[in-house]
Amino acid sequence: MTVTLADVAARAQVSPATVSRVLNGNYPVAASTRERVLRAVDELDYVLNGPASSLAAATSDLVGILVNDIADPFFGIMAGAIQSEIGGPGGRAGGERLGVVCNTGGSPERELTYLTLLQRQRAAAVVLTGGATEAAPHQAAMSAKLRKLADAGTRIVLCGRPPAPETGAFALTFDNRGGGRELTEHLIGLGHRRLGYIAGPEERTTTRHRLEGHRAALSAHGIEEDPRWTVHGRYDRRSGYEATLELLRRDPSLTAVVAANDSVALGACAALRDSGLRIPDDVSVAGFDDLPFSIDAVPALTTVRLPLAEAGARAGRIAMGREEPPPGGIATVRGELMVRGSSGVPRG
Amino acid sequence: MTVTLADVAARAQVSPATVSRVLNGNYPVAASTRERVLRAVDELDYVLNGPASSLAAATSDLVGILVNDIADPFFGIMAGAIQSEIGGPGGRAGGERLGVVCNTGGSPERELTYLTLLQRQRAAAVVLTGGATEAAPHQAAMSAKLRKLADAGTRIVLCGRPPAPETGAFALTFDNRGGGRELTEHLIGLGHRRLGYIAGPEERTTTRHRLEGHRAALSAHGIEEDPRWTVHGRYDRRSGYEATLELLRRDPSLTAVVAANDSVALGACAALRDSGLRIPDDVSVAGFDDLPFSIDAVPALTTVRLPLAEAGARAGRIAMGREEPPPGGIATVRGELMVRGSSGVPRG
DNA sequence: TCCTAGATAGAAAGCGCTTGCTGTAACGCT
DNA sequence: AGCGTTACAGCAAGCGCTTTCTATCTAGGA
Repeated sequence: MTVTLADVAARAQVSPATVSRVLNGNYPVAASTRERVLRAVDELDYVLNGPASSLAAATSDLVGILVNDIADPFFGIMAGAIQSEIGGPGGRAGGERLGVVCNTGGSPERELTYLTLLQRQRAAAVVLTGGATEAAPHQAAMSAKLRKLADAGTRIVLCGRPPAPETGAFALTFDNRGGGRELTEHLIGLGHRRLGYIAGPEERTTTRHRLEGHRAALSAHGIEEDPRWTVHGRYDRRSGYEATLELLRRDPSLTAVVAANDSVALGACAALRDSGLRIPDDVSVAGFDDLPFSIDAVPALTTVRLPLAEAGARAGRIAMGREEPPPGGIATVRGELMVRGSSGVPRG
Repeated sequence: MTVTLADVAARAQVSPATVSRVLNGNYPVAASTRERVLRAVDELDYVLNGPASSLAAATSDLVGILVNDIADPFFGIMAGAIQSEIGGPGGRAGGERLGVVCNTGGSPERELTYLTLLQRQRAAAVVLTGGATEAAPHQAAMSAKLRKLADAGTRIVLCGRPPAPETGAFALTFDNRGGGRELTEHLIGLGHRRLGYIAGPEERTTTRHRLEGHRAALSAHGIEEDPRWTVHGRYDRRSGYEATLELLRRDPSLTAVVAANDSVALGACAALRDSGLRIPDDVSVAGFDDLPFSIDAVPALTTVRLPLAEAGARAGRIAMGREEPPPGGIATVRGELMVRGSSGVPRG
């Protein structure tokens, strides 16, 4: 039924070994023979059996990309950039690799399970994007799993995620702390003294780092933070909306709201508007990431731009071994403060 | 070095066959034996060799999801919904399948290459999302490829894409034409008579169908379309911005701009604002898809809501054989007109 | 002209798993 | 007590490819 290597060999009047060598191009084959084989491949419409090939060669051409939320452009942009470097179809890369993105939905268990599945497939490389979960048991499990993958020859790259010591993983880490600090300092510089903060889910590195940056800025300027000023939520618009209403309820005198990311900031803007407050006249708003839609908010969002595409591309290249890993295996990627219309001097 | 089935068998004092059966759970194994095997698996930290398993069983647990642009939430939302039904980790599904999304970037060649790669891997199913390219050669190539995949036992589902006759593919098609028509009729009903249209890339089914719906509405109301009123572009914000400026240049008397999708509409809004025009007082704007950010535009975007998540979930279930395919293999998914602030009665 | 090295091609041994078929023991029935 | 079942477990034959080792042939070199 299905065409096999042997069929091609028969048709080309050569041995299966020769066909394999032509297809893999890692062994000298006479030009005339090669051509004959290629013609047979074409005529029979032969498609290599991936599993058989992977089994025999003990390697596969699968590269996994793990993301927390595929519906979020934050991850979509990174994943797209990574995948384009993985090569896959049309990529710049040589070997045709299958770059596949796996959606963990932010669940630690799914993250682990996907890793196992990729381990099963003997993936050539794995890129993990975005923040990690900080719960100790999960971190330990992840470390063990990553180490095992690395031992099996899978190259591991972390993109926008803190380093995982002793796992053999390369890391391109976003400077979330620095970005958060810069953002809040900008607001403080404008004169704000009462700033609400809508954080992401707890136990996430991204959440913690951005919040730490925010607090560092506050304390550096002698502003004592009121515990009521921080609310945790998910990384989505809805959460931003609700959290903002909560902040307003807790302390109506806030003059600025800093959001965990741009989607949350959008929700915050909506909540403020629905509460009859003007942006930035009554309350300034700031986001994080600078996703494409952020500039279309009205007023445009003040935020921290993260070079998602660049970082993703670099991570992809490192995963493919086409770029030197950073010295020490770790590199920090900085964000850039984008001051736009949503932040202004506080009223009064 | 690596642990194999045989190692587990030895440790559990059973034959490899038994271990395999315990792991696959498709053959009676005594409870005590099963437990012993499972313990051995655990102690040795055994991970199944995917390729070997796929080769022997002549099937794999890979399910491919093809998207045109992974950075676009339109696809991200569908992909996420599909993947969650594919099961994979944490999904409701039983068998652990690896749902992987492949980013074609809208390139026909990449689409084909990904399909070949998935064919190589003997994918269990493939879901293709979003509009298709209409160039005849490519369509023929796609048909042939899909048919071949289907023949090899891969289940094919099209989600948000027109049916592919005689390929054995199931289709969940979006009623882009109907949605486009309804949207434009809404604007006409408000009194608009001069409507600009920003279409997507040419040779795309989605582009053509939405545009046809728009034109059907116009002619149904006796409005003769001026060729200057249509501009083609990409499905992104930037394109919407530029196209809007172009439309304004061609005919400043337009009172409404209909965009190919919400991102384009956002760009259109920005262009209008930058041109000193108010929305909807001077010009009404309408989008398509109703992505999450659309409600946050100011004013909120009038658009056609497509049930992306629902359609994706259903496509995923069909791909997994957990839901009956629609009768005739084809189902049409309708959109819902969402009237919001960006559309109003024309000035004067 | 004979010998050796270089260049290709083939034979065959797996890679690690699945599964049809073959035992074998325990069970229920008459 | 004897026999047909039923319930498990094992054997062994591949699945389709890669790769090491060996064989063959041709081109130089002495």
